[in-house]
Amino acid sequence: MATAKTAAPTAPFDAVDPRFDVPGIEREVLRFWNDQSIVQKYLHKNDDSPERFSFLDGPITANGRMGVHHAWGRTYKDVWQRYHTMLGHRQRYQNGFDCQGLWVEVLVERELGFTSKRDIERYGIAEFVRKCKESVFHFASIQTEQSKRLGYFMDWDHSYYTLSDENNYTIWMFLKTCHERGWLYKGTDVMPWCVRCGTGLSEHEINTTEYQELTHTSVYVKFPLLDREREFLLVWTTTPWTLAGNVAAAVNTGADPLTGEPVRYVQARRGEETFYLAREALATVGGHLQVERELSGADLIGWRYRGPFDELPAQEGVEHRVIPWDEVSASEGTGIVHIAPGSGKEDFALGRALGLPAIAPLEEDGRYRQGFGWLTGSNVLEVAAPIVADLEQKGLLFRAHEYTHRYPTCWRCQTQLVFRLVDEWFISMDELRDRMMRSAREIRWIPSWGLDRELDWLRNMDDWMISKKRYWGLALPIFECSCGHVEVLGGKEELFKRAIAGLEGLESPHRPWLDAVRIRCERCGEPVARIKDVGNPWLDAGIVSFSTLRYVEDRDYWRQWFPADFITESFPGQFRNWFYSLIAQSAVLEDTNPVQTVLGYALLRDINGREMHKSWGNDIPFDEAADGVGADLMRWLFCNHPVETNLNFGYAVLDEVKARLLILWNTYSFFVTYANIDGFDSRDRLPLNQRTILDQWIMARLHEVIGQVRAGLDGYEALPAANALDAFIEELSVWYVRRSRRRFWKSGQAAQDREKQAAYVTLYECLTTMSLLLGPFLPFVSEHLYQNLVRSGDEDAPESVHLCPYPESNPEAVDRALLESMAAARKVVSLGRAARDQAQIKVRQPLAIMHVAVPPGRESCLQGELREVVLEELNVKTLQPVSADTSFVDYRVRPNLPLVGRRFGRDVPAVRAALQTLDPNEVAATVRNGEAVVLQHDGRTFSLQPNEVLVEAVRKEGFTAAADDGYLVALDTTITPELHAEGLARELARSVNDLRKERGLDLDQRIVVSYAEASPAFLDALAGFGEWIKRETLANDLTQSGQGMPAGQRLEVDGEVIEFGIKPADRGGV
RNA sequence: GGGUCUUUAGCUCAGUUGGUGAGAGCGCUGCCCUGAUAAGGCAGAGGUCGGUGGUUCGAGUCCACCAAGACCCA
Repeated sequence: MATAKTAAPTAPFDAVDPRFDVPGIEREVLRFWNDQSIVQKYLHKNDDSPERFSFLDGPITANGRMGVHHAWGRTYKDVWQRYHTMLGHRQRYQNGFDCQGLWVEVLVERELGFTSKRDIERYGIAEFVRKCKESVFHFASIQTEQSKRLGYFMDWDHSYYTLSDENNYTIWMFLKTCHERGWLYKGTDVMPWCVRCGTGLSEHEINTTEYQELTHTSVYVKFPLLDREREFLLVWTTTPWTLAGNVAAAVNTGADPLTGEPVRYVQARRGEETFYLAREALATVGGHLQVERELSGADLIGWRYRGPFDELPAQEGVEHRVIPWDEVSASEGTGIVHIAPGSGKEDFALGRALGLPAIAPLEEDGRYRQGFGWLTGSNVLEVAAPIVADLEQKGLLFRAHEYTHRYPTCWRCQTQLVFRLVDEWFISMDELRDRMMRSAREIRWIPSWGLDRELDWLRNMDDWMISKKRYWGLALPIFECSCGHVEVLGGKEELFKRAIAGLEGLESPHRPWLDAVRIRCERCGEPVARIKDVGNPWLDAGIVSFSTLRYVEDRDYWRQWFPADFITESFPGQFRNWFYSLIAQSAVLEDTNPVQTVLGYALLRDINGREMHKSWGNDIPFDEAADGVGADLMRWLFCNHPVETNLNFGYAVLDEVKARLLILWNTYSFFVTYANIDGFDSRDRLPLNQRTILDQWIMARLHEVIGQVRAGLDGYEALPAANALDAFIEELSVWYVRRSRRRFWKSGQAAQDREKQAAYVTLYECLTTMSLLLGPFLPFVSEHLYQNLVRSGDEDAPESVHLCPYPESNPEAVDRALLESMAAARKVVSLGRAARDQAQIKVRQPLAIMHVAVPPGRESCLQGELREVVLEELNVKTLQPVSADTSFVDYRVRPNLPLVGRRFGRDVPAVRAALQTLDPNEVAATVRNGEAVVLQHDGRTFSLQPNEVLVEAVRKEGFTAAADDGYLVALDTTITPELHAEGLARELARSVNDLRKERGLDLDQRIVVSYAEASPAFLDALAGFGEWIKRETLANDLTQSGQGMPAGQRLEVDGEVIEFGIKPADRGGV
């Protein structure tokens, strides 16, 4: 116990709050960073460094508050940037905000109470666009503050915004390049369309999560055959609204694509009417049809029929025929498919191939256009019932029924999508696909299967639809003249050069201002306006590896930072979004990969694995988590989680995280407590070879850990790095400090006691190094540790842990032999504890002797200082290494299969059987002597080398022993009266110290212990170990009670009783 | 229907180039230790390693097929 308060100077370190209030620490650290401009100093620390690390931030959508799932990715972003800062690498630290697109429009529309595009037009596009900008800046500023709260160090004053002129004009350049290469084209296609938003959705936007279970009225419809009285084709559709655009009916003339079986058709009769349909469909169609004959699909080809809406003007001149299509399946519907090329994607492709007309029934807002008779003006989503009634009335309805299926909906407003014939702009994938796949292969994907996912997407990707009939977004710089000539402007300069009107009042390169611009057609000289469409928002995000790196205005700068070393985003979704657009744009502009390494992580879920939704009440807002439990705990959780596994996030999990870090905190608290009592000077040093074996061991571990952490981070793997740190935290506490404690308690000044000095110096080095190692992971807690441990005593040290260099591992300090010996010693200790448990003898009861066997080559763990460590931990007086043939041990032998298997192959069973027949103790002796073991089996002879036989000590029955892995510990359980007395002395000391703690006495408060009744055994203990007890309890005196001396505490051990009491000594002096 | 991934203890997950009795954390039970510790240690309960077949002397691990689930595509 430390006694030397008299010698202690003022306490060098601030006392540690044992509660480990993480949010409290974080608030303090944030204040410190702010007051001392630490972030600014961090951002410019490596300005002159020749080495650089190029991180590229995937822009966060600025349309709401940051959630805990954002914190996951931002933690990784911060970890690697901080790490590289500590490595001395120059960086850009640029955060990005994604600003343009429908999600912002929808937000503003909701805010203004709008329900359609007409509302926006009435309100004014300019004002609407200004509102969108406002909204983006609003949320960007909130997200910035939240990110700071996470401890994310970025150059927040220089974040990029995808709405910037720079970003938009760089995309122009990209589009112009596409145009020059002939990859940009206007196409007519049938696309998924949201009638509420009044715009098409690109392939990238149709996400299965937006598929919903919807119920639609589906109909079996009769198509009357021409020239065949009362005969009908029977078709089925779940979208009756498309019937008005019907131009053909398709049958399969070959094998069913689903079953592989040939599709057979039947002619079937009901009453006066005859129907044609697939044989397989008879059961599902119902209606008591009598089959009259079978026929093949080919028999039906070319038959003409009357369409269900032939009376409409739009149908005029259309000749309806039966056509072949190998995608027709008989297992759904009737095996005859209604084809409306203006209302279905596949229909359109088929129609184009066969030269069928495409009748487009819908306006942008989902109303039927002119030419559709009574339907004209009706909303497509509301016509199912009237159409059924109309068919019924025309005698064309066979049957209608409700049908539930998964159906796509708009990802923003949940309105169900329809398929609509549109003119949109596309980037052709024909020549780009290969380039992109090549580029994807150049990238290191973590996890590695990311590449397969990206390649799969690229293989199947259709041409990229980049236009959108909306307001807030990239103004596509496409000028299409009525003469048919198309020009694409490549940037601001070109815009100003070519514009002949409309530049005045250009607020930003957006609608509506650019809509007013006119250029002169190169071909016919007429003024030309821009097409009205805006761009796909992924163009905005994908260009950032050029736009933010000044590709246009400073190519040298761009070359320095491109390709980025590292990006990290959530995997699901980004394969077709950011990763896709990033790769696409760099494939077009430079035919190369935009990044070197992509780290992907999975999804964040609630504690039960469900998605988090505010409306489900299982949502944990970032601010709540940060202020409630602390950002560092979240960060540590993210770093300790495998990236490819979904993370079930919740307070219970964060409590576990805190429990792990609490071990570090307690170690720190322990250190500070005693360092303050002893007046430890942080400038003290002591060469490693003058320290104890425990010190040398933990230093070896420390350097091993530094190596592991660096290797993990260098490979963009946080988990192994965090695991190494976590393991060290635990070993430092439960083994190093536990076994070193008495050195910290020793009286006398540290400087005069080398062992004590060694303990302080070593623990100090471990804790300060940990503060640096943890810096990237736990920016707050590490800063707190650093400030109190390092800065408090060293004015010359860097001002913040985040301005320090990262620790370097000294390979020579990693003493492998020592690490192994200590592991062996700990194994022996573990078995010793198990043996004590088995014998029901507490550790406090000293024992005289233990017998220990260890595997060959591990004997060093029982020698020298390690032997003392083991004995002290197990409270045993002596240790007897067990040699061969001892009465405590039996041996078990078995073949060392990796070696034996390789050499003997199919003879392994024979070798094994032969080995079983020998006396294991004799085999063990043979092996120990380094001789070969000769085996006989079925008249064959095998010879095993010593290393091909594994020898294990096992306990013999009847001894208190525990064995495992070739280690064995046997205890001599004889307790002599002397040992008993010593045990009782320990019990008493422990009890007194409990009482000290209960009374809240200072750790260095001296006391007087008094005792009353005591059974004889306790009196023996007092007589034999009185001085020892006084030392252990910091007692000046140990007397019988009476004369105001307290008693009253009763201690009973195995029937022995003592009553005692304590009180503080009058003065601190000895 | 296709692609990628997952399936190991009540829960969350490790299991390295195939090597014999299958692990950790959390939770549960008992005991121990604890003068920093809301910590820690020892032991116990709890598993047909999704299923079937194959390769092999030997399969949680490799192969094939099947099943369930996740994400993506059609």
